[in-house]
Amino acid sequence: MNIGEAAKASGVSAKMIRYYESVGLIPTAGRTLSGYRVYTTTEVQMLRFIRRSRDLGFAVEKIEELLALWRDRTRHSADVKRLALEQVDGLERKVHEMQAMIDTLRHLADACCGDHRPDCPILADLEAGHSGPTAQRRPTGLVHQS
Amino acid sequence: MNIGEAAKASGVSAKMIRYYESVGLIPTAGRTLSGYRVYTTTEVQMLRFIRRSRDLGFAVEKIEELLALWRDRTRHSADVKRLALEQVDGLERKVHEMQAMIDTLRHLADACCGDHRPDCPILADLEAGHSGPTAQRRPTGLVHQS
DNA sequence: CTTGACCTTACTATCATTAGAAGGTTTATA
DNA sequence: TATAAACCTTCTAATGATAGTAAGGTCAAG
Repeated sequence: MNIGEAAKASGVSAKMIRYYESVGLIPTAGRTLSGYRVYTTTEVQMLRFIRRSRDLGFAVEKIEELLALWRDRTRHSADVKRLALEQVDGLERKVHEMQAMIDTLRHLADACCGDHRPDCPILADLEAGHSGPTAQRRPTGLVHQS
Repeated sequence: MNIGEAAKASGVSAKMIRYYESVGLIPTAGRTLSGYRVYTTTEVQMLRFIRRSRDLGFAVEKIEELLALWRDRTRHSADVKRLALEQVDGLERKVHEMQAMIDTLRHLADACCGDHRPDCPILADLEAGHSGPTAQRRPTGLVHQS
C-alpha cells in the first residue's frame, strides 16, 4: 500500500501522513527500493485512529498519549477516561467563551434597528470598549482564531 | 503618546499594534525625530475598538470592515448588523461542532468504567473509526485547533 | 516510449500572537 | 556627566494543523 492508498483507506491526507511522520506521531514508514512509503493494514488502522481522534478535537499531543495507551495492553482504562474528560473540559471552556460572545453580539444586534440610518449600538459598544457583561478580561488564547 | 503608553491605554500589546500597522489594519503612525511611533487619542480609540472586536471573536479581516463602517458617517446600520449576525452564525457553527464532540466524548466516557482494567470503549471507538452518531463527515476547518 | 497519475523533498502560506536578538533612545539617578 | 534601566526600533522565528506549489523521480497502461 503506498501513501495515496493509505490516505484513501484512512481518511488522512497524504500530506498529513507525511507530517505526522515528521513530528513523530507515527513511526517512519517502510520504503520500496525506489523510495516510496509503504503502509500495512496495521498502520492504516493507526491512521484511522488518529483521524477519529482529530474529529473529536484532540490535539496531536494528546493523540500521542492516546496512541500510547492504545498500544499498551496493560493500560488502565481510567487513564483513557481522564484524557477524554480533560478534552470535554477544554471543549466546554471554549464553548462557554464563544457562547458569551454570541450572547453579547445577539444582544447588540437586537438593539440595532438595522436600517438605512447610521446610528448603531453595535458600533457604539465597540467604540466604548467597556468589555460588557459577558467579556473576558484577558485573552485566554482559546478562541482567538477564526 | 508612544507605543507603550498607547498599548496600556488600549489594551492592545505594542507587538500587536506594530502588527496591525504592518497589515494595514491601522494607518502608519506618526514618528518622532528619533523614529518612535506617536499615537493620538483618536488612534488609541481605534485600537480599543479593535481590541473589543477581537474579544468578540471577529477576524482581523472583518474588523477592517467594521472600522470602515465606523468611519463612514453615511453608513447603514443594516450593514453593521449583518456583520454582527454573520459573526454569530460562524460562532454558532463552531459551538455546534464542539457540542457534537462533547456529546460523543461524554457518551463514550460514560460507557468507560475508568478503573485499572484495560478494556475501554473509548479506545474501541477510536479504533473502529465509524465516526459515530455525532460526527462530521469532512473537516470544516473550524475547530481543528487546540 | 510516451503519457498521465502517482510519488519524492522542500519551501511557502495560512491566522493571530508571542518571543527573541541586536541595537538605538530616553529618562532618572548616582 | 556617566551610567543604568526602561523604553523604542527592525527583523526573525516559532506556534498548530493543514494546504499549496514547484521541481523532479517512478510506475502502469496504451
